[in-house]
Amino acid sequence: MSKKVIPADSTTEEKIKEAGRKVFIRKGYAGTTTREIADEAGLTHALVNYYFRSKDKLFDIVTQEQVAAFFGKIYPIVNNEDTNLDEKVKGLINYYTEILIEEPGMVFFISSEMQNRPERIAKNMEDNQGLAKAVIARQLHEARPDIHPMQLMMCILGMIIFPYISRGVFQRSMGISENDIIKMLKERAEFLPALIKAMLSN
Amino acid sequence: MSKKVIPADSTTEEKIKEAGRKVFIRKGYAGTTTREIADEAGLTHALVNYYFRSKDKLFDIVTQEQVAAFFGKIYPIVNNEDTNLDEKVKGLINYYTEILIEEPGMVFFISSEMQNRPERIAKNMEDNQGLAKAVIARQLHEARPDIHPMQLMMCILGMIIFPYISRGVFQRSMGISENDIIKMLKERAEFLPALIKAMLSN
DNA sequence: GTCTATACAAAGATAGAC
DNA sequence: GTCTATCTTTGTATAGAC
Repeated sequence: MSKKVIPADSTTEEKIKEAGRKVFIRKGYAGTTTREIADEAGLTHALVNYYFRSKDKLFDIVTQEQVAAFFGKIYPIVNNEDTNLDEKVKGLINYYTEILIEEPGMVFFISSEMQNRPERIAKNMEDNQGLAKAVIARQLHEARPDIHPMQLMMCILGMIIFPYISRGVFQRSMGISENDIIKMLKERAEFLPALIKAMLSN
Repeated sequence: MSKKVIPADSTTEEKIKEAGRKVFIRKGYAGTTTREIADEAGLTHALVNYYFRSKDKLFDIVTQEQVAAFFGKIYPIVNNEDTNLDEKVKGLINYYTEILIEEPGMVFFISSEMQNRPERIAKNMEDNQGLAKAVIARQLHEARPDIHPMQLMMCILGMIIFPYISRGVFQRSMGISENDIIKMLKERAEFLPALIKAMLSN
């Protein structure tokens, strides 16, 4: 997942969407003005409304695309019949470690969306068969029949994703640099599988 | 931590702050207008600025209070010399289970603040001796000397807090009711200590 | 000090010219 | 499809009554 660059020959609509993504990630919804988005794209602010109806709609689309990118690749992982639980956990960890270090702004969109419009994420999941009926759910049930598989999923995802939500706090309260916290997050990907395995062993 | 009710004889300033808290929780920062806050409080919108200088400042104060409430009670838990690790984990779980079920809107403020202004939360922690030097950090190090205590804290907090960030998604994707998800969250408080213990046992 | 009425500027949205 | 002018909403500031 590489950072998007706006091609010089892209359409106006694409320019605006990319400019919107940039500025929204940098300044958040409230801190962004449509005029600034237009400036970033080299156009007048009226065009933001012309193409996207409203600032809100544009934000919606940007968010929706971030969500789709965030979840898109996990379905093949959790639904793979040929991998065992440990391999799936490693797959999830590696994927999220990579994408969330490369696109730190993304986790903000995801956690906001999970709380503001959970139905949209739930729908995205259902369209991809979801987690409840995924192969990983069956494997989790086999490992720990005493605990609901979705409870275990919350544990696993919490351990993987929460550090990216709280990384700023930990970085500052430990008094370390941006690079050091990234190093910790990468180290984390190494030992997490073993910790999760220990947790799941009955 | 019971829901605040605005007493009829409270001051104008308190009325505005409570109205602001209500509307901000319901509609978020961008979705809230100062005029609506004033309506909710039964006053004219100019008073929001008179008492709080700006919408931003009011939001700041509301958020800061939510953060203080969220973290305030954990310091005595994690710094208690007389409890062992397992008891501390149970203390954290019980506290967060209680407060986050009773005030579901709080987790939104916390996760936003962790990402938007992590330095404020870090400062709040430092003022209370923080996590890195807390008794719990020492005990985590004794349990798993091979892994940085803060890494383990991220695991524990992730398992406890992440479900409240993602509850809406899980509720919908499992097709269950509000009450059912709350039941799951309460059940969770029962078995989490054992799972965490298993994870920490070397 | 508290509050009302009002003014003003910034920003989202829209109509109409080109 | 693009841009300018304009309208409306909303955050902010202030003058003046009490």
